[in-house]
Amino acid sequence: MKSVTTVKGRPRSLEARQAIIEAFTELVRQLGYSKVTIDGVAKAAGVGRSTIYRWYKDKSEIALDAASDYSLQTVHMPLSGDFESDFRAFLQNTFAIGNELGTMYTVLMAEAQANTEFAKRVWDKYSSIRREHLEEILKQKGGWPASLSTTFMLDLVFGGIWYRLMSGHAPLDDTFADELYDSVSHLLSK
Amino acid sequence: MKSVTTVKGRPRSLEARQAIIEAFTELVRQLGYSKVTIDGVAKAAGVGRSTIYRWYKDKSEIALDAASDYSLQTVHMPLSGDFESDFRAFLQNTFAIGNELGTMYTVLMAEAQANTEFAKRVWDKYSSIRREHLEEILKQKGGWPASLSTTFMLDLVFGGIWYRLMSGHAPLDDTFADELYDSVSHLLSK
DNA sequence: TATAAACGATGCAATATGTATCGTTAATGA
DNA sequence: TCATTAACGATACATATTGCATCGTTTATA
Repeated sequence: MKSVTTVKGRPRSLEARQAIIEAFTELVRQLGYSKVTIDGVAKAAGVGRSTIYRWYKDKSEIALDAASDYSLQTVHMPLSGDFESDFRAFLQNTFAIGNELGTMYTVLMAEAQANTEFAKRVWDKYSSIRREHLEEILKQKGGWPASLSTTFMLDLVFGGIWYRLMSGHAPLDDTFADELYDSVSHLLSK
Repeated sequence: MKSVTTVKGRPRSLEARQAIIEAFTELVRQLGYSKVTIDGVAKAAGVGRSTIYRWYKDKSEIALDAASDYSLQTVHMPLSGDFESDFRAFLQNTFAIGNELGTMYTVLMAEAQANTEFAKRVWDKYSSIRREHLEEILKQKGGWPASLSTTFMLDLVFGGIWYRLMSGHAPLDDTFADELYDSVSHLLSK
């Protein structure tokens, strides 16, 4: 049962929240995460610095909030039921977000390394959601070999994407999507 | 021809460099990268803060220096010539380093995201060296399908390892090594 | 023994963080 | 309608960190 507790006092400004998230992602894109300051975000978003501190403990919290917002877009796409087209659509969408906002996601991982509590929140609010979505897609292809664990399979796909995103030595492009599709198909029909 | 230019003046203290690298990695392990300060490293290493600034532009430079130092250990292991044993030895060694110093490597990736010049140095001094080593091992297994690019194959293996390292949702253990070995073998004999 | 550069230390301006406080604004509810 | 409550933008402040400059000292080479 969801309790809709009405609270007294001025409600949180959703416009301000949105402005913060958008200004933040834009600054990260332009300057890189380490050069983004809270004050810079406040000025760019046109809000008070205190408003940011009221809702976010620090920069990484903004990144997490922004990341989960953006990533939910993909997850809400309906599935066709066909393994190949759904998998390819997933890759295309993931590549698009990654190419645009890769820095932000990498930072979540880096921050999570040192902070167990934060790592759990990243997992719950971001990683696990995307994994469940991909799992649903992969399961549409029947004939999984018993020896192949779902966890491992997901790690391989997300890992490959992440690695390219982070290292930047090769692009997230159509060729890579083809290679992923071929390999996954081959492994799933061992 | 390598010119051994002898320089006047007091030579760099290799003891200080080693102390800095060791203090840095220890602090990263304890506090996480974002909470490590130059002053903290200097105090822990027992050197002057100016000595650190003399050799390193900022924290990420220390991380890169430390990472390439540690990673070279693996690469210097001689190969037996047998694909399976060499691949498994590579995994075991990589897992050991990753489990101990994962945070530091993740930070290199995060930092490289925003800085193209730094990204290139990370690639040259660290990533490419490890990739060449794994490539040599994988090539020992004959019968590569023509459709399978070396780049992609390396991305899949390193990606899987990185992803587990960063997300921390599953360990770098013997089971994972078995899964990687089985999958790689299967893909390489398509 | 003169020269040169690294060493540890210390000082300093500039910048960022995180907290506190202020008057103002926008909601609820009696 | 009007008291209550909490978010809002702003501003001030103590604290911490950075990166640079300077100092006398130490350890090399020529």
